[in-house]
Amino acid sequence: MNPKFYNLPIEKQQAVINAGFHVFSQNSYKKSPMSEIAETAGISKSLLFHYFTNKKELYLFLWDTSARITVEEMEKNGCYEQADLFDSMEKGMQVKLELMRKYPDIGMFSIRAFYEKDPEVRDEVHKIMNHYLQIHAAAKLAALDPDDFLPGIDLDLMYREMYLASEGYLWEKMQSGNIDVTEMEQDFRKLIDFWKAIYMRKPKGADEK
Amino acid sequence: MNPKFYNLPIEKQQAVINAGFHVFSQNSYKKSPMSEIAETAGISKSLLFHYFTNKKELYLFLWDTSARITVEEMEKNGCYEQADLFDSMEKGMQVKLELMRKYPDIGMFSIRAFYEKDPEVRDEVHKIMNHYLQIHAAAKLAALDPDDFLPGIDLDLMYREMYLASEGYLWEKMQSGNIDVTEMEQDFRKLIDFWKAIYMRKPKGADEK
DNA sequence: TCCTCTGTTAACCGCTGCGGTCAATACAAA
DNA sequence: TTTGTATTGACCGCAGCGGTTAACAGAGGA
Repeated sequence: MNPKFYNLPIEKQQAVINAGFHVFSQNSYKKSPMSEIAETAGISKSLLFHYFTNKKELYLFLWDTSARITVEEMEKNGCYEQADLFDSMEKGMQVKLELMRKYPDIGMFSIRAFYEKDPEVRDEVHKIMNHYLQIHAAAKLAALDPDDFLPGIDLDLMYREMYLASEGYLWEKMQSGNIDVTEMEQDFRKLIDFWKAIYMRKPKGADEK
Repeated sequence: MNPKFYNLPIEKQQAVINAGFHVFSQNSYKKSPMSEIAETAGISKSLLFHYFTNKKELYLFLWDTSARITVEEMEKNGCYEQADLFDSMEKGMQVKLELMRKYPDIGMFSIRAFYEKDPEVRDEVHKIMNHYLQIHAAAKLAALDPDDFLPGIDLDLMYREMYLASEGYLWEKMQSGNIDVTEMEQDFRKLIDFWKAIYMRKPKGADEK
């Protein structure tokens, strides 16, 4: 890619990146036109080709960028260091949502890229992913103390169920298109509180109305 | 559409329908080629155009079919008559899953059609949907007895959380592509049991290990 | 004033793939 | 052999694709 891309004002860079995220998140790789990305970003197609030699390069640049940004932001906010499960989930979700304020389609783009099957990019997508993944192979969920939770509860199922609900929520929001991060934050906070109240071991004789 | 379509052997009809569900569930309306649908169904493009005069007609036929089939199947299995919430959820999900055994992409197709923005089909999609929707405006969730559940639990949130988890699960499975309905049924049964064990009012002095 | 350098674009090119048509098949029944 | 029907390959005009290129706009220096 052309390093002059970084000389652009940051807003313009982000406009291009977001345009890429958006178009590639709506269509498969093959059916995502460069012209549409350029138009969405507010620049000409020629200029887009001036910064990225071809479509494949732009795509892989975006994929790398999304992964890099996510890991960076997670580290910066100490998401990999939380002891409490709910804190960890909340922190992680907060970071993701905060990210989506700057890059509304980064989540959906990542998911589609992860499952992209086009042979032109498939292999390299996985190569890049593994590069970022090996940094944080999280076996940390195994280190939960069952005494903190409802007696007899299946911790694996509990975690999976929370994960699924989060995914379902995100997915539902993304489908509708109008993303309000603040509202999502509130919704998610409510969900976490709900889980906390239900799943955690009750202190003896606590509040029951 | 050409009524001779119904003279086809049922497997062939279903092949066409499933091919349509599949292609339209992967791409937007505009970017779903008729040729790909024909090829997936194992017939020639010409024949497809022989049964459906144009793309729009095929699309709306599929949309109507998916809605009709779903409502029919729900009614046939008494999904709209369950008293217990969990039974109702389980029954409904079972029907959906059973449907997906016959029409693997019907779920994803419905979702995409619901959010389709192309002006060529948008209005009529909503018209058809409302036609089927008004039959079953479900206000029945309001009729829950709080005494059946954990004291103080927020029933709305509980229901929403279960709904989200189901959506998230379906969405996750659909992304990966390889759909095993039997496995999904087991997974979902587990989730329901999990919810039941957690959310329902405990009988006094019941099993705690 | 002219030149140069950089960022930017409109116009273009060859090609693919689209929605849709149609004349020609294969083939069963009469 | 004829007739009617299910089915297709080849075709058409066109839109839109990835990518190229020659030209333009404008700021700065001589």
